[in-house]
Amino acid sequence: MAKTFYISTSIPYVNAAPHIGHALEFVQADSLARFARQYGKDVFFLSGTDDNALKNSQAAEVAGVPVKKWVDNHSAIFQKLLAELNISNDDFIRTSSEKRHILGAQKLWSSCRQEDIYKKKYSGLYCLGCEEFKQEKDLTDNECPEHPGKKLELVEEENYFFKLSNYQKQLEEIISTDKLKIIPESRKNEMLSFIKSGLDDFSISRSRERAKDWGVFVPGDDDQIMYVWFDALANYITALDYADDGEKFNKYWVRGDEIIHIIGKGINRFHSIYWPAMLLSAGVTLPKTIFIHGYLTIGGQKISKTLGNVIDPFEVIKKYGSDATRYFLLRETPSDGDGDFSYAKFEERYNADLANGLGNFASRVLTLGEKLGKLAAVEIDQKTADAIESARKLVTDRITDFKIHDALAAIWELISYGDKYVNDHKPWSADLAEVEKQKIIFNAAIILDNISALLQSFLPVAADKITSSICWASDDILELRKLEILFPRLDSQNMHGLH
RNA sequence: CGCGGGGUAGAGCAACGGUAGCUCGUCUGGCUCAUAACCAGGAGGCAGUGGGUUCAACUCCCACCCCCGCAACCA
Repeated sequence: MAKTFYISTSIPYVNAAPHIGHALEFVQADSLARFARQYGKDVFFLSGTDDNALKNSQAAEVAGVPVKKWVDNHSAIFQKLLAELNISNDDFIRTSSEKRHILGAQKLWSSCRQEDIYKKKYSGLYCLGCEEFKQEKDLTDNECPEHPGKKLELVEEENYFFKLSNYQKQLEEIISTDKLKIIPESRKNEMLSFIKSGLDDFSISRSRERAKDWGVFVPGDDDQIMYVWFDALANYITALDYADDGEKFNKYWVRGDEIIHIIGKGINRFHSIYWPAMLLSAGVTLPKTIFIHGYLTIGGQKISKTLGNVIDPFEVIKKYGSDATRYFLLRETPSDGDGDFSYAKFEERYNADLANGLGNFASRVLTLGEKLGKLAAVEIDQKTADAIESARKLVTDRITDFKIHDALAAIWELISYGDKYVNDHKPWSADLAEVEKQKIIFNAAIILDNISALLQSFLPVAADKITSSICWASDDILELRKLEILFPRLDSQNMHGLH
């Protein structure tokens, strides 16, 4: 039986439209999922939206739109982005309005050990304007900076708490022994030192009033709504029909061979500490791997609505295409670190790697091939065979290590080898016999075919086009067909202008 | 205060106790099949600063300086 491979993106909250940073995570997860499929694994790839976050209701209110309508609209935009980026997710879960999720989240809650969930009175200064509790340090002159003049109220509320402290030792053991792999290492160390500094219990509910009736009810207590993280994290199993102990849940999670969450660095703590603790308490299998990617800056600056430097991924896709967008995000950003987006860098990469590199190589090989007509299969040069083999191995190794950017670099080395091969052998030369030319082009075609196969997980559209223009007319006759320009070179006319 | 990351050719990055490499850009030559693409070669770095250890440091140690995160919008 094929090994199972479960991978999830985080579920973003939908208080606003997605920006380019969301696209990064989707594309990374997608290439890992596609790669696993290509290697015959039984893949389940999940994405979704966190509809229940308080920020959603706040945003809806500011816009004067009912929450449900707001989250419906915005969740749809995220789904549209997935489609435009060619993300191959098998399912998409929404934490509101989906029975499987609501029942599942409640089941998870109820399954937690009784002694891990307790009620505690909490009192704090509540800002009616922000509708949230404020810490002393957040205040200026005892007033909320956002709502000066509005009096803060001392609110006392009873909430449920999760006894995280019960799991301190266990979590430390699981993480330090890599039973739960946290990648990269620096993120693992971060979590270990966080654990060592002592784990505080955390609130897992809020009053219905404060949550404005939006969210998942705490089972058996209609006055309380689950803290959004309890609810949101549960999506990873509720989507698999955890509520019904469904087949998918058993196959991909309980008996799953690989279970990966891919997330941004800002939510590592929730995934590496809270989530495993909740699962331990509920007696549910843990995920195996948490992969943490970095953040994107825009021209060296943090993404910020205030600065107005948010990049709309739809615009990028529209201008350069989905493959180019995927390529830039995957190649320019070290997959386990931060990256930077700018149109200047984007276009530089585009021209150098996609137009001049991949596109041009495909074009020259296919054009030469079409002119020659049928190509008889011949033995591949040893050097060429080695180059292909080495590229394959490098790509596999690097993907296994979550080094997506390095995997792509290995593919481009093969492209470069191909260019050199063609240059060195000069298949256009008049001195060469037809048979010789055919041999050379056949070798080049095999290189191209392998490049295309390796690109499948990363640039699916281009890879399909290349593959479909390399055809076996019979077992030992290859025919190449010229291809439209894959990535038109950008010149000053159609460059982005302002860099 | 503190914590974490970082300061290496024009830009982005890498490696290593003992000739400092890669990609992009740039210059020159070659080629002309290909998207003015491709191939080859060159120029370009006193390695943030100051000390120390060592036969030898960019690489180890110490001090200092600077940048970026760790408060908000924000993955």
